[in-house]
Amino acid sequence: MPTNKKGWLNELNLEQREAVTYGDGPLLVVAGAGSGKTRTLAYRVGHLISQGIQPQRILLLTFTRRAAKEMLKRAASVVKNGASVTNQVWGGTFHAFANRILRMYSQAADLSPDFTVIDRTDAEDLLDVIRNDLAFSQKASRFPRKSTCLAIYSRRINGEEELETVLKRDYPWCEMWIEELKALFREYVNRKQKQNILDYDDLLLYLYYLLQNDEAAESIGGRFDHILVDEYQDTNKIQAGILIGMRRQSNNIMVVGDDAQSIYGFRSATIRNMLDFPKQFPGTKIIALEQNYRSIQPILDSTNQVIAQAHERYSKDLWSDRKGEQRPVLITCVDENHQDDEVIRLVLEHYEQGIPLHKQAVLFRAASHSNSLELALTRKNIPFHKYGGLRFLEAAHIKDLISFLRILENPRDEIAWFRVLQLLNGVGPVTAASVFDHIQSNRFSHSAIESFKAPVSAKKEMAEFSSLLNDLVKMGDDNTGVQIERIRQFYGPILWRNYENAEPRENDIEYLSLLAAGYSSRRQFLADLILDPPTSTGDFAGPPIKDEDWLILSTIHSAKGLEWDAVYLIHAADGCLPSDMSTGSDQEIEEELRLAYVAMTRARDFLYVLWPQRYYLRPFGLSERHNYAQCSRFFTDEVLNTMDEIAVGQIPRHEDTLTKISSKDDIASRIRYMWE
DNA sequence: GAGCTCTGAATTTTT
DNA sequence: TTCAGAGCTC
Repeated sequence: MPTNKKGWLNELNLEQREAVTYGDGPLLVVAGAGSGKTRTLAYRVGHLISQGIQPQRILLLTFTRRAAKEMLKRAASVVKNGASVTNQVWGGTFHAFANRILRMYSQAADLSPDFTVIDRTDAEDLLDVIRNDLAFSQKASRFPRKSTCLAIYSRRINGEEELETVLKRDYPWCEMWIEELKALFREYVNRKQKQNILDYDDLLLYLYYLLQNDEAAESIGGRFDHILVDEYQDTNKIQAGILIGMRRQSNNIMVVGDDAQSIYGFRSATIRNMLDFPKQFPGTKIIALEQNYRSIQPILDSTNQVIAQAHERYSKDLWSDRKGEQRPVLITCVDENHQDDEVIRLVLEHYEQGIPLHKQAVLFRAASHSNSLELALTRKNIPFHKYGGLRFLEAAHIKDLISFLRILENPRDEIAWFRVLQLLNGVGPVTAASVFDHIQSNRFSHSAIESFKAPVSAKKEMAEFSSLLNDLVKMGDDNTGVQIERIRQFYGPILWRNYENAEPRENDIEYLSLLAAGYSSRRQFLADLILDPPTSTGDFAGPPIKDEDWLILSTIHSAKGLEWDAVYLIHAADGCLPSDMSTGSDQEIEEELRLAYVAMTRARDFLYVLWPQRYYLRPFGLSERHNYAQCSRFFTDEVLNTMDEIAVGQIPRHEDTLTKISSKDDIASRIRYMWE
């Protein structure tokens, strides 16, 4: 739809308009929370297109695919022919972009175009196998766990640092293992290459190295007249290197970020990228967006006080002309049950006042922090979607099913073969290994499985498996949905015999097959599943969703870039926020502070911060121990001066922290609470 | 060699 | 309460 250009430019303030209409050359936009960053990026895309730039020559890199979609949708509203044009823009995450380019340039990148991408758990399992092969796990003193190994490896790659440096600073207790780790990583790289698989880091790394080649850099970078990058504060060094590689001939690049919202340090993200940007791209124009359009001023008064505690800081305080009376509220609860009840009470109260559930969100530091609230919501029949935490993909049955597809896609994928083979009755690690050897010596032909001489106990299911593979190979690689149906026939009984709670798992697989039906290529389906997995538990709740309104529960990390009318930050207690796991260094604590800041700045009109004084500890069984918590250290007197404070439930006498109280005491007080 | 059972350990954030 | 690994039995 042709839109009046003047009309939409008038929606922008001076700085936003300057950024949107800026001409050629590098541009750094420092955009505070809620300062209209999405709108600015979206309209810049629209502006470029209306200036005659071809949409397929624009690259928009975002943090999630959801964000890219949202921006392109908004861009569509201001260009002629709308979505049909903006759909041609290259949009997505760095990883998804790398995946696409690497398949196009696979020869130059020294890859086979049918490579498969593995997720974190697969990468960990592969490391674990190698660790055992190299006999590191049997050494006298304990070798780092597989997840630690992967984290070290990943840091070394993404931070572009020497292994020695990484170990010394972040993993001093692993320093003694440096030689073993080197050998482990060497072999890890070896096996990945042999098996034609890439992990998340490889996607970036291969693209980075590909871009070191002048010809490739020219060809890839030459595809784009303009590159735009969102959330630049959460990119790491290798990602910055990729951008530099792509901008050799042209320096048309715009990055947008906010150093106060950098929360991905654990993934080697560094705000240095923002600070160094003008050096890396000489002639950079810097524009700051400081007017907040999201929150009412009383909320900003609080959040400004929170972020004022940061030692390293570059942007200024935010201001808003959205008036409003209600100050943020700090609610001290006796325990988690009170916290749940209070959240539910407030949510319903606001709902009655006209704020639908999906415009309200409960935020927390760790996915498990909402467990008890989820139970309470379910009891009260309040629908919700949860974002973040345990991924769909990591569930055992989903991995099983995907492994079948992976074998078809890439028969060199040893992890997938092992996983599938060991599902068969009578097949364990040893038989699985000899099957794989057999396949390998038959040039990875799927049909070779027929000629494998299986032990008697495994014969029956091996034969069935062989005919399954036969059928699947015949189907070709389009119609993934049909393939999954065929796999289900085979896998169904296995699912019921291997897992206790088969029914919900079957629903998940149903959902997976529904997802697959939307794809014409298996390769694309697999790649998307790994690079942009379903994020919300509500997405796969089995039968089609009946409720059209639901409450949002989300980890703070997954809430990035979003906003709601009412926000409830729960478990704002020391130990949860900041998390006990990340109070080791000042930098870590500072990142936790920014997390609190990100959470609070999601709120438009109402902000509640809740924390329970008492935690029940249930490490196992029904032990009734509990201990006392302190309110999060980030809520200093200066912050509290900008908030209202209330208490819920009966506040117990102030006793020593970490007191253990006998169960008798506890039951008595719980019974009393029933009447409050 | 497969597969069951028992024991012990563990609970951050994500492409 | 769930999950992974060690050890034991068939």
